[in-house]
Formats: sequence, structure tokens, C-alpha cells
Amino acid sequence: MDGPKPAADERAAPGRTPPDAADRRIDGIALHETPGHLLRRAQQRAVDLFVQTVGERGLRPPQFALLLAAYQNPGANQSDLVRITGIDRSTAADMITRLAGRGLIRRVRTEADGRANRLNVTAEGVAALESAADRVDRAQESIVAPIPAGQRAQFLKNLSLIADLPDPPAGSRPAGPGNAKEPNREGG
Amino acid sequence: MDGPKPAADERAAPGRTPPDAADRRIDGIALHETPGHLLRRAQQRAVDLFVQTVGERGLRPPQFALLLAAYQNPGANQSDLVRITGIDRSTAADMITRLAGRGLIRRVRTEADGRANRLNVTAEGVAALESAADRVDRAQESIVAPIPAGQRAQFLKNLSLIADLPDPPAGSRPAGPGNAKEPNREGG
DNA sequence: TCGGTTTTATCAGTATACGGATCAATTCGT
DNA sequence: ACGAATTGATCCGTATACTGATAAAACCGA
Repeated sequence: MDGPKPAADERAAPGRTPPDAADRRIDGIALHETPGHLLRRAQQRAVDLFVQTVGERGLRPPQFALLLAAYQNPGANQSDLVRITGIDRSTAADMITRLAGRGLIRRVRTEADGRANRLNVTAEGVAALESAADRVDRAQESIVAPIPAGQRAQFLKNLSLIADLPDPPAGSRPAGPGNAKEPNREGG
Repeated sequence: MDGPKPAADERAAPGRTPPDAADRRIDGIALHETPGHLLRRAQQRAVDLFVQTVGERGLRPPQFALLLAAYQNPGANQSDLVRITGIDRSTAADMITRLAGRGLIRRVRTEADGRANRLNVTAEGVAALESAADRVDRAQESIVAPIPAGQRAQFLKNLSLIADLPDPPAGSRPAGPGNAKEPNREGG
């Protein structure tokens, strides 16, 4: 029960591209061995373990990261937190709005810089962080638990090497055709 | 430039929970060393590399995974693809609707089981997979490129250990207070 | 001081992700 | 065969994620 086994000739409507070598190239991609796919699924499990273990007030991993960063960096504005957490600027704005709606954080217009918001973690926000801290620690341990203890440090170091890859500088597409960044292109 | 350094006494509005030991516990969490945070950021980079390298027709990693799984498993229905790809059932339904709107896949009501949809990758879908295959390979290589060559296999093996952790069986919360799974709980 | 540029934040739009509820079709126990 | 439980899919609501556009404030060179 790990895979349907139908006849092998109803892949796609024929009439175009009856490839054979290309078939083999496509079939040659083993989804479950590709780094990207493994990273996505591992991250799903990490989120699962976090919400299972923490759960407190429904703080989810990015919310906790944002709240923690705001707490550990008093006086930081939204852009600072974006840099610290790696959360997107638009996402961060949404999240802060929601966290503020739950009374865990406050936006305070900076006096010195009329554009920036200083983020103040409220007493409720601190309480949420406090009550979650132990469980967060346990969740993090459970994430690497399946890895042999002697290899965990090396694993995390290598994971950091990927995480620390530079951001695409927003204008670094090499000379490739069909390489544009449009989200999609259909017309209804 | 790299970190705000304000006075250390405007964390939160006082008036409740003036902790000190707890402060230390919260401050003890180094976000950038936690497995969960590293996994999230590494996955962001992996997605970046994928869309930079592939780009073709705007196929994003989950879309490619879904289309590839449908191609490699002809006759599979949506639930099969959900199991294969690890994509959520609701998300998969949305994605298939969008892919169908772009003409890359077709839903065909199964004769044998009136509930299920068999997924047919169209000729256009196959073409999209073909033209992306090489670039996908290169993207996957670039993801693990920063890791020393001799450690990549071990890294991927350990990553698989996390990815293969069991799913929460949807009813496995231990006896903990405030551990419910509500997405949130305010009224607004 | 003026005008151009940069920075900060917000908003719109889309995609991904997940849980819960619901509906249709199938399967199972009796 | 009938009702109950299960399965497949969809819909709703919400959260996360990212791009592009825009507005407001600040900064900077002349």
C-alpha cells in the first residue's frame, strides 16, 4: 500500500512530446532524497513538535521567535526584528498586528524617527514567553532526538551553513531564458 | 547597524511578573542556535535557490513536487499524492485547482470510486517537468553546496531522520494544561 | 533650503500550510 | 439490505511567506 500500480501508458494525453530520454530524466528525480524536499518535511515535523510541546496561548514558532527577539532586543523596531528573525517584512507586520491584538506586544511610534515602531513586549507577552521557555527547550531537543547524539552538533553546524547562505540580492538572475520571477502567468 | 543597544530597563510595562530567574531562562534561548529556527531559515534559502534556478513557468517547490508525484504515480488520487508529497490535504486541493487552471494537470472522476479524483498530468505539465528537471537537479546541488562534500550524505541521512518522524496522530496530546490545539482564542 | 534618495512601514495580491466542518460515496457489521 | 463508520474531497478560517506598490519620514548632496 505504498503506491498505486496502474498501467504505465496513461501518464499524459499523448499527441505531444513523446519523450523517452526525458522520461528517464524526470523519473530519475527521487523526491524523497532531494535536499529541498527533506528540508521542507523536516521543518513540518519541527513545527509539529513545537506546537505539540509548547501549545501555550497558541504561540507558533514564528510568533515565539518574533516575541523573543522583541524581548531580547528592547528598543528594536520592526526592521531590526526582521533582520534578527529572518521573517519577511510584510509577514512581520501582519504578525505584529495579530500579536498586538492579543495584547502580547505594543507598537510605539518612535519619537526620534517618525517612521519606525518601537516594539514593547507587554507583561502578558513576557508571561507567555516565560511559560513557554521550558517547553520550547524540550521541543528543540525532541527535534534532534532522532539523530545520534554524537552527530547533532555537526548536523546543526551544517544546517547553519545552509541557513546562512546569502539572500538573493533581488537582482542576481544570471543570463537565463524563462528565468523571470513572475508568480504565475495564467489568464483565468 | 547590527543591533540596537538601548537601556535595559524598558523591556515591558512593569506591574506584573517582575522575574529575574525567568528572565535568565528566556534570555538563555539563543534563537540562532535552535534546531527549529535553523530548519526554518535553511528551508527559506532552499526555496530561494529553487525559484532562482528553476523559475520555469513559475513552478514552485511544492508545485513541482506535486506535479512530479502525479507524473511518477499515474492513477494516483489526491490522497495518494498527499501521502507521497507530505502536502496537506487542503493545500493539495488548492494547488491542484491552480495547476489545473494553468493546464498542467487534470482531475478525472474515478469510475470505480465515485469519491476519488485521478490526476492526469497534461502534455503541458509533462513539458514543464521536462524543462525543469535539469535545473531542479542543479538547485538541489546548490542547497548542499556549502556543506563539505564528505559530510553531505551523512547530513541528508540525519535530515531524513527528522523528516521521517511520525505525524502526530491527531489525538496524542499528553495530560498537560493549556495544551489544547486551538489556533488562537481571542475574539476579534 | 531644495530635491533626490533611502529607510520604515503598510497594503494588495498570491501561494503555501493546517485544522475543522461538511458532503458524497464507499465499506462494514449485523 | 440497512444504518454506522470510514474515506475522499471540498470549503472556511486563519497563519505564514513573499513580491510589488505606495506613503511617510528621514537623510543627504548641492
